[in-house]
Amino acid sequence: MRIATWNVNSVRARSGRIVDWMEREDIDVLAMQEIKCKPEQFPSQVFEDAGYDLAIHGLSQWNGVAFASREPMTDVVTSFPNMPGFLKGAVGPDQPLEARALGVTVNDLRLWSLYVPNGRALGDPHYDYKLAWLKALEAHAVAELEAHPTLALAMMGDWNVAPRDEDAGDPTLVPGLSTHISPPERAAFEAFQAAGLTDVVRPIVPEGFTYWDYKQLRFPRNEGMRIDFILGSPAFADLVTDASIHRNERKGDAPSDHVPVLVDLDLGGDDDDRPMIF
DNA sequence: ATGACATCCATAGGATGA
Repeated sequence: MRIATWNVNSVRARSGRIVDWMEREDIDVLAMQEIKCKPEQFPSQVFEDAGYDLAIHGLSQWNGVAFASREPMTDVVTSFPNMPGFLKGAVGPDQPLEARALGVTVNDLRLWSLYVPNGRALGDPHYDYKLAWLKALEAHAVAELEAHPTLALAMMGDWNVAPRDEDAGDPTLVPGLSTHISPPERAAFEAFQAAGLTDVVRPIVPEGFTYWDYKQLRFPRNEGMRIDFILGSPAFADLVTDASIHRNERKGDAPSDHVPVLVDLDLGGDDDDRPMIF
């Protein structure tokens, strides 16, 4: 089984490109972020014609997360417990939840498509929101694994954190000034390790970015960032047989500024692509 | 460089992005 995550930066602007890649790569489940539309605006037919069911959570032109899956999805939720909201100029409980989290169960795998808040600038209210959002998500991961220690849980998406210095290849990032690389953001990300969720891609693909800004020839110069991750519980990590970052999807006509990140899982059935031995 | 590039919406300039 092949599971991927991709910040598509508008599903309407590149639905054909997304589905072409899914068919070419034999993707079973894709977690999308930044779909930038409401469910009724989603190009559902393109995905359904290719054999995918959809779970969509979008509230406006901003944010938005979705799953496309060949297998049925159950237990669909559009937030995690105590997820904070945000609205510029508003405070406390007046801040509505944004469309940044979607949880589904597929083949007994618990999967999340996550679009972590950007943070905008150190000291900005959006930065505090980002840290609070990650803290609440981590608390949910802890609670899930305490209740179900053998659960195959994956939290995947655009984390908007470059955990290591080598993940921050964009020269506009300045230590002490920029979001994505600040110690509190990195600590919030690393806390998921302590919670039992590890990066299942990095051990297999140690190098490479997942995002390059559209501006300033960042992609040709390879001045990008590694901010899209698949974090898995021990039971999920045990299933992983391979992983890849699909850098070629940043090329060509009208690409997203992010590329897909993919894991291969061995679920033990005969529905995988291992050679049959008689 | 108040930029650059791309997406969306009250289709023109603003908000957002990382």
